[in-house]
Amino acid sequence: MNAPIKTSKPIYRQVSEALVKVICEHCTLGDYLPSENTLAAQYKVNRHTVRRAVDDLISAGFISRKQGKGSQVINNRIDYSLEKGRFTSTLDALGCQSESRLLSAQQIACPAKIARYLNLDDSSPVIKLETLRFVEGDPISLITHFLNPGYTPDAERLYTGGSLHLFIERSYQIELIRSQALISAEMPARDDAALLRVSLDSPLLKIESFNAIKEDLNAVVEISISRSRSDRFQIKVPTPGDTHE
Amino acid sequence: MNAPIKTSKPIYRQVSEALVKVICEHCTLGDYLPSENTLAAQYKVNRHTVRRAVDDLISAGFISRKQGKGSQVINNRIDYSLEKGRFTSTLDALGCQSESRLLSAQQIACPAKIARYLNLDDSSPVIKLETLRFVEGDPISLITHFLNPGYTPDAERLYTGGSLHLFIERSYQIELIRSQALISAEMPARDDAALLRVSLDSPLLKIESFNAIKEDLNAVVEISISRSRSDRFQIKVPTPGDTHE
DNA sequence: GAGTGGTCTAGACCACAGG
DNA sequence: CTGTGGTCTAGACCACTCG
Repeated sequence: MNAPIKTSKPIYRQVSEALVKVICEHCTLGDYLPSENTLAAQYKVNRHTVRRAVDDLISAGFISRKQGKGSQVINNRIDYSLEKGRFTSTLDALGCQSESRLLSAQQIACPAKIARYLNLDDSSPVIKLETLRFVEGDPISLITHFLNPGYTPDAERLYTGGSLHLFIERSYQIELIRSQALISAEMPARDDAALLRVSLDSPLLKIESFNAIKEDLNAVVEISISRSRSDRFQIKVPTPGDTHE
Repeated sequence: MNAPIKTSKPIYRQVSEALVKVICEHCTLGDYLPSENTLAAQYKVNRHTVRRAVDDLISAGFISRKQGKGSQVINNRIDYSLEKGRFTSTLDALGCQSESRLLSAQQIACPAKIARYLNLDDSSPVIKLETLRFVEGDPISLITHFLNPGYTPDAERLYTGGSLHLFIERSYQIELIRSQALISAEMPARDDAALLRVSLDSPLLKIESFNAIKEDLNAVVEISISRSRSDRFQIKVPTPGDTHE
């Protein structure tokens, strides 16, 4: 059960892929697509199917659709837009140089909540890694990683420390990007408090990151759940348009 | 058989809002929604209209939908998204209205920490506003705003509620953009806990936003310090390229 | 098998942009 | 006005999950 399964693609997907090709090769920014009726006739499908395809292009950031006007190409460079979303580890993004210690690595039955996002069945095996990150000798973040073993078999044995995403890239030729992150706050569990050397009264910042294959954002390979000391750690959100390259 | 609606909102929106209400009030994580056919019958709309509503809940992160199983509630918190320099609520995206109540408005001597960022002298006058934001009738965020009176004279008298940034834009012809935000976690003060109706053991998510003139990011006009209930509020960092309008 | 979501078609009408 | 996208309905069939 480790190979991604493919049946025949839905029509709307074939249409959206055809449109991407057209956009990349024949469109410049600001061009309008043919109307939905035209496209429907052209591809010999229903207008709703065309709309469904364009929906995807919109959520991918290629197209802007305006009632009464048309659908406009606002981005025609796939590689560029995907590269912008390339994965940067949370702490790296925060500019922390940190040391990381592997606490545990095992294969367990997948918790239901995780299974949903990794597209696994409840209780099917999943790889769970626990790492602790230090900054200047102090424990700052406790991170639980869940890996889909279909993509990263044996990772619980092969990974020994260092950048997990670098390890995945090198060992499995999978390039990950963050598809989404959620930030919240919660109180520490007793064990976590001990590891992070904080009191039970001190809240933690929690970041859940969903990391997917660059080429297919729906293929979530890894989920990381980090809990970080709020007394030593905060998240900085730069001005939009800031570049860190 | 069709009853064309003159209502301002599309039906699928009305349905999605109804569902949000149900989810927030009656669902715990992992619950399943009624089937699409059931919902269609219940709301007396077509199944496709229900699907369109659920599509929105999925893209807002509330729901996970699985073929053959059903639609499961995976999040019953309100996500705030870091997009385009603003914090946008998932509920805004769904068209739900959130209400904001002005608690106090006064001019005070500027605290040193604030003065630095607003380019003011210590103890020179600064406008301080306290607002409480409600979603679905529940208090979610408590926000303290500090305004540089050089840019927004008399704001403590003129502002009476609603969107502060809209007020500033209209009254002073100043368009604000977030130049930076810092996210952390902390325990509530006693008064804040009471206003937010949470216990003293429940951590808050704190966001400090520095809002500057669009054309001159060094001209910080407003600093807002929000404390939000972590049981109902989380921050969503979207995939680069996501657009939800 | 029954029930769920996933896709596709067909046709209708509404709301908006622009000549 | 025409043409565009936006919404809604109706019915069909497929693919998946579970008992």
